[in-house]
Amino acid sequence: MQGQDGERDRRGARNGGEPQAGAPACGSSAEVPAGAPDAEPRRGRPRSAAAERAILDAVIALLEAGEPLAGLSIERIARTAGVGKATIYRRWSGKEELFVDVVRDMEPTDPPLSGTAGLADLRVMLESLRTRGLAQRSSVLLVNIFAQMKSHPKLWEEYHGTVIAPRRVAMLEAVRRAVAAGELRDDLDVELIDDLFVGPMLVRTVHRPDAPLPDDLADRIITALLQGLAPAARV
Amino acid sequence: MQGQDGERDRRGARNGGEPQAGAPACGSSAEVPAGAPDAEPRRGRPRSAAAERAILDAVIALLEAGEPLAGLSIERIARTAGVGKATIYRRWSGKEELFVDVVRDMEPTDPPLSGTAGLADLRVMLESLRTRGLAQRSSVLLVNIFAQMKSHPKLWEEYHGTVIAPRRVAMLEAVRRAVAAGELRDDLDVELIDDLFVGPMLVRTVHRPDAPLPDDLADRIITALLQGLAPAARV
Amino acid sequence: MQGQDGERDRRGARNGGEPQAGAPACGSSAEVPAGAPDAEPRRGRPRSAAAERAILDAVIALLEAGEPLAGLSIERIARTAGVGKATIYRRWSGKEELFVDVVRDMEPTDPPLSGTAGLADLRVMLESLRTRGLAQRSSVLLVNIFAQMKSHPKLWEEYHGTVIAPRRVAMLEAVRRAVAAGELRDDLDVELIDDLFVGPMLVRTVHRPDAPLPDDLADRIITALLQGLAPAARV
Amino acid sequence: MQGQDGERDRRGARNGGEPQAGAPACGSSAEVPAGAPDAEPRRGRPRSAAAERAILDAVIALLEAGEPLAGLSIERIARTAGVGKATIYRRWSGKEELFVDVVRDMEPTDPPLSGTAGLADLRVMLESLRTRGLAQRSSVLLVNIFAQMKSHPKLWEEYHGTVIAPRRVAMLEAVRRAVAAGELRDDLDVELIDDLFVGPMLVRTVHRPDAPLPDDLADRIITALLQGLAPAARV
DNA sequence: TAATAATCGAGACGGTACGTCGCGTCTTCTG
DNA sequence: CAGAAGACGCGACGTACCGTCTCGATTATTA
Repeated sequence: MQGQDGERDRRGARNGGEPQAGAPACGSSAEVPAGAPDAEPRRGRPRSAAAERAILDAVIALLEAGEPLAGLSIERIARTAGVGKATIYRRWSGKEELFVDVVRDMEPTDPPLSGTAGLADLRVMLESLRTRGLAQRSSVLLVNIFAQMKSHPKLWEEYHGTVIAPRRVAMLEAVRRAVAAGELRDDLDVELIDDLFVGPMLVRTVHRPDAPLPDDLADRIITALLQGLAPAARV
Repeated sequence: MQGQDGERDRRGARNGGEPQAGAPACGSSAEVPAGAPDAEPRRGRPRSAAAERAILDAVIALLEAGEPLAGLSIERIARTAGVGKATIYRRWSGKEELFVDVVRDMEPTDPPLSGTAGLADLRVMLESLRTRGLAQRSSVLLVNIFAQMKSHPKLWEEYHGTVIAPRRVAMLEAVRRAVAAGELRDDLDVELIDDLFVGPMLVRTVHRPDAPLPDDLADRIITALLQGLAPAARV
Repeated sequence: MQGQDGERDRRGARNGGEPQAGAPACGSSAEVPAGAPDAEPRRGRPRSAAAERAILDAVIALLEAGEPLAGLSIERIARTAGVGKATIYRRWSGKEELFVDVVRDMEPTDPPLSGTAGLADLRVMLESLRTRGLAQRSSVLLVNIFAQMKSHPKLWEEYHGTVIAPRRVAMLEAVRRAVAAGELRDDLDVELIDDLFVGPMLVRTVHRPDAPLPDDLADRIITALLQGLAPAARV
Repeated sequence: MQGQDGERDRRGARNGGEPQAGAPACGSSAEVPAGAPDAEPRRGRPRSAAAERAILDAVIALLEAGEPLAGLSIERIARTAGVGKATIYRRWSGKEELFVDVVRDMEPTDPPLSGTAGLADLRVMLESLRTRGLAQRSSVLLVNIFAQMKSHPKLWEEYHGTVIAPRRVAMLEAVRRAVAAGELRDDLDVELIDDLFVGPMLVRTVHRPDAPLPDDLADRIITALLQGLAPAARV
């Protein structure tokens, strides 16, 4: 009617006004406000970074306490965080948007750095995927939150766009480098190659949560792919 | 579960496992459980099969109308179906159980028949997966219902057990046949081989809903896998 | 949006479905359903008379406990009555409508019966007004609830129409009878006469809540009015 | 009352009664409270009279726009006035106190001057009451604000004490003068006489807002009261 | 033919949560 | 210091559903 959206943030504004003295300062990377030179001054009392952390922590705490996540209500989160509901709605437009940030908040930060050329990077990435899978399945939290996200198309798309897609781009790049370096055949669609590498790992980490993820899984996949599955004929 | 279960059905217990080929007659005729000869006669007015269909149809109609599924409430379903809420709760213990049946109700019924030996079956199955993927992404309904299912562990497990697992078993069997027939190397873990085949297809159908699913995708995957990705082969 | 008013009652329907066995049966007069011959059957579970009483009693209890009435929230009333909020909203569209019924519920039922002719009835009515005033000012409850009502125009109008206006009509009738019987001058507007009688009493009961209301007040007013205020000249 | 009262004003102590004719310049210039010469210096930026007027005007504007007054929130008033909420709370401790000042702000300032002796003054006062009644009922604003005040005991008491009571005192004085001058009987309680005069007028202006208030109403009341209602007089 | 019993649509029931609004206080920056 | 702005914890608003519980009215089977 009249409000509809009073300048809602929905993440990204966490940087808005660098942690004012007294706030617990959660992140690690220090972002210089110089990056946004001509932004409007943002009048009024600034949002409390403490409240923000309290909210995220409340969600995490509840999930770790074994809550089924579908059982998390904004009301309960607010109560647990010792925060008004409005303080949540001021930042996120709903449960799902909040959950994205919770996930972002606990992301293993970043994939390992990659070299400049070759198959080695592919192995690193595959291995990272495996590790991630192990971590994820060990945490009730992540299992649930991922499931929840997948059930919300918009949510998933956002997560996909910000987290998954970049990884895929990096992966494709590595494949191209490997092809260029003569480590892989050059008569195949790079996208197909990419899928051949990633697919098997994904099947195990995502689709069969009970499947083993042995230490040498990445190696075994790569070796098998390079050798091919055809029998003696190849010898 | 939650109180006094007044002889609840829950579907599935009704028809155990055998695929009730086609809908079991949606008219009004009362079907005698001839399969269970000496069951107690079930006195009183029998449940209306019409009501049952109306409920399932209501869910499907709502989903097809673009409802986000999370937005489906028992109340709305009942209202849409022109049915009392109790009539739903008499059959299913909750939304999720109902959804399982809805999915069951629209499953493409069965995977294509499989031959008796070899790599050919693998190709058939892969192709079936692809087709299924095409169908699924063309239907808002299936996309949603799958997402929802994944977000509900119990649901997903049931679906997995009834639908996915059997397929995987069949797949593994085919792999073993292929190995035995000398069509595939015999020095690799069959599970790994299976993942190498299924993974790439799954990546495209499930994880990248925008990815193309060309007609020859199954072939290309199989060929690439057999040949191997090492460039030497080309020399 | 879609509901807006699902057949709300707002009093009067209390009779709707005579107290079903087991309900505490609050009223006293037994109403025969034969009076409403062709009413629609009112399907579904009937409203609980017990809940209704619990709500009214909760309001009364809270008010008697010294609550400032402005401090009564639907939420609190529901909690006190052990009732869902919806159960209140199903019957009344808001706090004010509820309050009207609370007042109705505690009305001293009815003014005393009136004879058929004369000044005597006027005296009876005036005396009733005085008594009512005494009762009202002795009850924190009534003081508050009246104040609240006056602050809600629509409310007050309803109360005025159902309770006050009829009294005034009766009063006017009595005045006319008195005039016809030669007890009062016949060259004055009856409305004016009525105001001359009622006004002084009202000033004391309503406008000056601290003013004394001696036993003989009605008599003194009547006597003074009949005699006139002019001094010796009249003798 | 509710915490640490940081030198709150509450209006009325500031300008007592004198009407600050017109709005005292709504610009930005800080006006020195030259009117109160020897008050403590009040360091820092002085309160803006412009803000004060803006607030009062906002309330009046909203009321004139047909707002139900119960629907007036401090937030809305502040928004309408283009003022911070704190600026309101710095002056008044709550909605009601503000409303008192709004009423004071629009009082017809003063009752008409009264002579020194007799029944004539009574007539003047009664006539003033009538005029006031006409004005009040012509203004949605006054109707509402009065209703609201009556519903708030503390408010009403304040208004009563400052506005109503003095009038009654003056009235009683006039009655005494009339009795002393032999214009009225001397064997009656002056309070009763007062009520006999005021009551009928009050009934019409306050209790029956639809009742006519003809020009000669005061006269007719006085005449009837003096003559008395007994028919014998007529013979 | 009647009695018994489970079903049906409808809707009320005590609850929980929704997302919004207002309260009165606080915290920032600008004059 | 006072000003606008707006975030804060809190609590109530009126609505939607939850899963259960009556209602009167159907339909079957059993006596």
